[in-house]
Amino acid sequence: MGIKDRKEKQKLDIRKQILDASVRLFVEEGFEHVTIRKIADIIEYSPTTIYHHFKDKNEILFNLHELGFAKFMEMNLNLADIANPLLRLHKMGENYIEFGLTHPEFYDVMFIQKAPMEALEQMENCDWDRGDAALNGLKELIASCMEHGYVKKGNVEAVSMAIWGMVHGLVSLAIRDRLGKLVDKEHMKATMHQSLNWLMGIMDESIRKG
Amino acid sequence: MGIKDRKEKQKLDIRKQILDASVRLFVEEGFEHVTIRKIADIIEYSPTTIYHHFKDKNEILFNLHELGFAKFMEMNLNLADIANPLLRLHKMGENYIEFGLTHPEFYDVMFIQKAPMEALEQMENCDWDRGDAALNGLKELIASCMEHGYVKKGNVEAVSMAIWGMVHGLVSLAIRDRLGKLVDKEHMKATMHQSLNWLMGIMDESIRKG
DNA sequence: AAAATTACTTAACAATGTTAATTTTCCAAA
DNA sequence: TTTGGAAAATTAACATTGTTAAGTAATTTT
Repeated sequence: MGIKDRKEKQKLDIRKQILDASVRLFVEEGFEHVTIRKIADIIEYSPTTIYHHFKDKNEILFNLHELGFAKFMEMNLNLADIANPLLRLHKMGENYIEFGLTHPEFYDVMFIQKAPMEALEQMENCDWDRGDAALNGLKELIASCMEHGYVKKGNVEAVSMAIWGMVHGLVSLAIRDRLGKLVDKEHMKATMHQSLNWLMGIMDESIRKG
Repeated sequence: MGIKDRKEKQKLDIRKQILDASVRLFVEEGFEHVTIRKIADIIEYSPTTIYHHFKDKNEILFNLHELGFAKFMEMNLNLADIANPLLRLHKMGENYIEFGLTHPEFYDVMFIQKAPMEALEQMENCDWDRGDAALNGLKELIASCMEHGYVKKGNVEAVSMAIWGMVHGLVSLAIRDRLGKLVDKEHMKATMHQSLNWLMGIMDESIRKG
């Protein structure tokens, strides 16, 4: 059945073309310019064709979200060198901030936009695997910090959420234009890192208390 | 000039009607159901009329954002009782979380949606007064904590942003459906408060260190 | 009463996501 | 080779959205 194989390949190829076009629009023109019709223009098919490969637009945006996570994991390769779990945690936070400010559009679709989560809800596996993996990585790291006496033992989940919350809060405030209006834009990034530094500092101090 | 007065009153009245209608749609049906045409239906004028009272839709959404801040300040009246600045800070954080989870639509338009900030950019006074006031309140409180030895002296701005970042991060992750998929929904709110507790705890411990 | 200003509406434009109905394409069997 | 049928792709529309130019109606001023 060589014909069927070829047909399947063609189908996968169109699917890939659609995703490639959506990424191109996303990167070059931004989230709101990723429209069905523009994608159709690029791949030189009618808009309806897209609906033969994807249930709806959310499914395409979900893919951009996945791509963002791949990019993010790439950025975190530099963590491998760092043995000390607390320093590792610190670097992870810095990477997070750096990623958010360097790729705000990707960050947006990964952690702010509703569309990808709506796509998730329609899928067979409703789990948010990417978020799950990321949060689990953070949890393990914090558990390791506690094991080795770098962080006071306690509720790993609450501590993880606290730290994730802080970096996400800073990045998302920046991305959605809430920070630039309040702090000097020149030093915004520096201040964000100082906020993280402060947290790491008091974590460290708190365990060496009397 | 009684006639001019009456006309101005009528004009203000329509303006008020538009805002009332937008609030009604916003509260009863949610952000995305606040459309020019639905507002026009409610006030029984043509859609175009709305543009004689507001530059564009963003300006209307900006008003919802302002209303949200009013609601938030109302919720913070319970802070007046608390003399101890650290306890006050803690309560403020709890209020913030509570507000975000109780009024997610308002929180969204206050701190996540881009529209209100786009409206701001078109205004004569481009300052984000509400955010400014809120952040300044936080800064003063933290400065007071430092003064009275409840928090280690340091960069007030960085510490303020860290704390705001954390609570905003938690709330915005919850609102945009990133938390419910990762932690037990039953205990989500409890965990958020535990995260805040943890931060307050290590802040306290860090100043009583050796 | 006529002129001029103000208030308001009609009708449209240019997008958007999505879908029903139709046509085209292509492979397999007669 | 012709024909039948399935698969792929398109056309054309629907129902929305925000926004605006042009025109009408009402009201105030002269």
